[in-house]
Amino acid sequence: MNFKEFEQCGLKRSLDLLSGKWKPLILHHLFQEKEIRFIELWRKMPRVSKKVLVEQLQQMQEHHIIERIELKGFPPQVYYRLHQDTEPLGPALQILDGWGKNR
Amino acid sequence: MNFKEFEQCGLKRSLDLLSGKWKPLILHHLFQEKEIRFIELWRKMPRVSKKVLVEQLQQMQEHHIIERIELKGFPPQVYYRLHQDTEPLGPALQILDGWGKNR
DNA sequence: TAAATGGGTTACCTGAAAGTAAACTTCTTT
DNA sequence: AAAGAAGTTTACTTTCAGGTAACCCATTTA
Repeated sequence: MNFKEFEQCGLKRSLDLLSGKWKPLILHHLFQEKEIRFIELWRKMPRVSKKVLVEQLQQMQEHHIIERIELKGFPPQVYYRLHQDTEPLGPALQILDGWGKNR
Repeated sequence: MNFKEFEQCGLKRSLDLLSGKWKPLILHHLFQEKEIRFIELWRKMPRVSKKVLVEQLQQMQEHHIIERIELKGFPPQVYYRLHQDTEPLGPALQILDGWGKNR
């Protein structure tokens, strides 16, 4: 295998995009709740700083894994939801979730 | 979500175990070839040092993702193959591989 | 008027993962 | 006896994801 093939390995790419300290949990919540407010999400993960949570969310947006919806008004309201492209992952993530519980 | 729930998230656990700089590629090869010799695997990933490859393989053994088979004789022959527990991941990893190719 | 709110920034720090380079061991081949 | 092969190991360095703590902004409410 050469470097090109390395770069093209879809599995590598997927796992890179989905892993990270908090991304699996974010996914977990978004698959459950469809749409969630920033502050709610933050409260569900008490051990993350806002900064880190924001970073993870921004990266996931860039990679089209989630969408950010900002509503006018006060106090600010920002919702996050899964990007449409991420839906096909549902079955895969469910298998992984089950598998991960037994170790 | 409390910390306990965080620790119990199967998806998080799975992704932790499967990701890493070289693990997805190792999986990729083992799903293709069933059984592969250390040196062969190493040659297919020219940009890893042996040390790092050994480390990744050892971790994957500890986590029962792969098995190590050592044959008597000289030169040493060590084969790696998927652990039986890993087989149910096949479909999930295939979905991820496909998904990852489009980004 | 000052405190609280939601959704972030800014600046700086740290530890663990991964990298490099070399050596080790045991046997075979030349 | 010298060199090479397979599979590690050892010692040291580098990188960067994630961590902490404090601050910003515009409004509302007490």
